[in-house]
Amino acid sequence: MGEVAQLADVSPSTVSLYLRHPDKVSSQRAERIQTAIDRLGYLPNTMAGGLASSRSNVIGVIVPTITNSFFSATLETLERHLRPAGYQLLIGNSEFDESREEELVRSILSWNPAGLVLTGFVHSRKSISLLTKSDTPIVEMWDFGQKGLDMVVGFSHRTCGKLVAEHFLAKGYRKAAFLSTSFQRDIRAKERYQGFREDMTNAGGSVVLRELQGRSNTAETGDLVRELLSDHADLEAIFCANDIVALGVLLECQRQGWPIRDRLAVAGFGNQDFTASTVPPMTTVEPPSQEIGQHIARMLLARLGGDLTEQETRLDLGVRLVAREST
Amino acid sequence: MGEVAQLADVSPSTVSLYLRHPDKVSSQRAERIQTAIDRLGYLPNTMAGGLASSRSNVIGVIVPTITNSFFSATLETLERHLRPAGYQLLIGNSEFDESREEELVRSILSWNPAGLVLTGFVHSRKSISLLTKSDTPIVEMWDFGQKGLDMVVGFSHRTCGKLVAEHFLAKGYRKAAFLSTSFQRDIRAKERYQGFREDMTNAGGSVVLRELQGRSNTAETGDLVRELLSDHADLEAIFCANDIVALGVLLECQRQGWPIRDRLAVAGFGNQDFTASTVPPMTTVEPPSQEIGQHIARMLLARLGGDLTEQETRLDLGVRLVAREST
DNA sequence: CTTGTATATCGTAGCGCTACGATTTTTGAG
DNA sequence: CTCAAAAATCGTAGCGCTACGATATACAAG
Repeated sequence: MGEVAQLADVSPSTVSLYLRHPDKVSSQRAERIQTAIDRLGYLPNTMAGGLASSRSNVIGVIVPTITNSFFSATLETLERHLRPAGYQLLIGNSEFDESREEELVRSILSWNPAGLVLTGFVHSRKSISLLTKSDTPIVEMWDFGQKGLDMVVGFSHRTCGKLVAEHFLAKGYRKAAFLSTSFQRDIRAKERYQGFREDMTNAGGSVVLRELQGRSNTAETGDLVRELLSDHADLEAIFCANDIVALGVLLECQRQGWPIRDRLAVAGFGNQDFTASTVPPMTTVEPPSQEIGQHIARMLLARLGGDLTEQETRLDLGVRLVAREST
Repeated sequence: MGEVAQLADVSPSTVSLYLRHPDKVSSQRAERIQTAIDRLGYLPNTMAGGLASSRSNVIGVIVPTITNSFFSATLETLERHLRPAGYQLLIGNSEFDESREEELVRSILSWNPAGLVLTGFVHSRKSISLLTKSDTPIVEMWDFGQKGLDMVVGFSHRTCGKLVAEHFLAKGYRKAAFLSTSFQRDIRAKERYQGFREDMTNAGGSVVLRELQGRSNTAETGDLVRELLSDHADLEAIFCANDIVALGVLLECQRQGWPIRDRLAVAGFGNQDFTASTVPPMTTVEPPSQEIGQHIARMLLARLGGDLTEQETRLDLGVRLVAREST
């Protein structure tokens, strides 16, 4: 920065001022400074700036995994809205592990971030204490229904399960199964199961649960479907933890020659692009992946801008049932 | 840090020393310092540290989009290998736009990163000049065959295209099509097309090209397949730019009652999980998504550790054809 | 009990920038 | 042309930490 100042024949303060508040510098010098910056290829040192101003343009986000279209869509939207406002996302993968999350919380907090976005409500004791001690704005996303640490943006997975139960019941399905990725990995799938099960059993139906070993896997799904149908020959419908698992069910039925809907109805979760094109088109639930990112950005920006009119801190975005021909 | 020093009754220097080189501090004081840190919930300020030591633990990564299982797998692997070494990933989405990439390069370079990972060889003039001016180690990934700016880790998409051509020809397919997402979005798909086309035509075959409007979309894929088959009734096989598009083709064929392989053979790219379970199981190409991340981490770490034995800067990881029953 | 050497601790300067008050220049009314 | 107020510019003091040389302490050998 010193070099730029020298070349533009102004003081370093003026260069800093120009960078921070360009309109506070006379147009004549502004031009000289910009020329010098371009000539020298000068890039301000973000760390020095952050240290001096003791606030940073970093916003941390912790997701269980980015290899998951749900979270990556949210992440992408978040970035799209936050970067233009000058913020930089710091993304961490907790890999569904509380202690890794804690490590990430430490690591991100040590950047003195302007905000921190977490996935879900489950955090280690220590994480919570670190989080509450710091006065960083916190957002918990992709769930709804608990108190939360600060702001909450998501939807209720229980309600989502109930929505599908309602749909199944309306279609006349009583004997159902929930086919899920491991609950340990995805606690939110468990919440959907609970809501689903509650309403199905309350209406006199039944729900069998099957969990995959790990992440979505269509081959393992096929095995589980065959096993399920041989154990419960009267099964009428399966609600899957996500669209990939539901695709696995559809494909297994095709392989076995079981007609979808007549022999077995299938619903997914995610409303991924391909669900509209399966044979038959798949019934699924659309989570507000992008909206979550959008609203988090809005709320965070309002909070950081000191906008006091924005008092809202908890947002339930809900889900939408996309009824197609597989149920 | 001052507080910690006071509570532990040592000087701030010793606290810093303990944090940086714990073994250089007597065990007695080490313990006192750790206790003080825990009691106060102290987190070192990364920016101050980075500024003072004038090196940072940041490694920037620019990908076109993280909503893509290829890049997100690489990203996840990269993080898994780099975080334990104390590095923090700074991820940016260029959204397939050269000028956005340039913005990201600026923004990341201003963090004075320890390394920068870019996707592909195509960068704006200005980006290249910024990149060469800085002495940050650079890695260009997910492609191979050009000189590159510094290190290169990926594979040749041309060769990949040739590999599929060879497979098609061996199976007796001569009249082929390449069904792609927009080349503007994915220049690497274009390279695969070129390699594929070259070897198909050299062997007396033909290749028709069709591009989707934007990102993979199974519905649009279906339309394109019907159009393709009505324009070219003698078409024998389609090589798709990715597995989702290939799934779209498979599903359209199912819908139309066209037997896969007898009427039309299909190959994808990605070897995503579900490809093994489609009906019939899909032939596809497996790119080294994880290996790319792994080797970048290794090479970067070697470079940053000043390991001079590690002289390798260009790595072709190749691809693997996964021949299944759709071809 | 020296003395030399290794080990542990500390003080100070400075990383590159911003905030803020001090100083200088510009502007426009009288 | 004068002078006060406004606008533009500048100087200085840190932000929280690390590096490094200076100092203090421990330890072993003579």
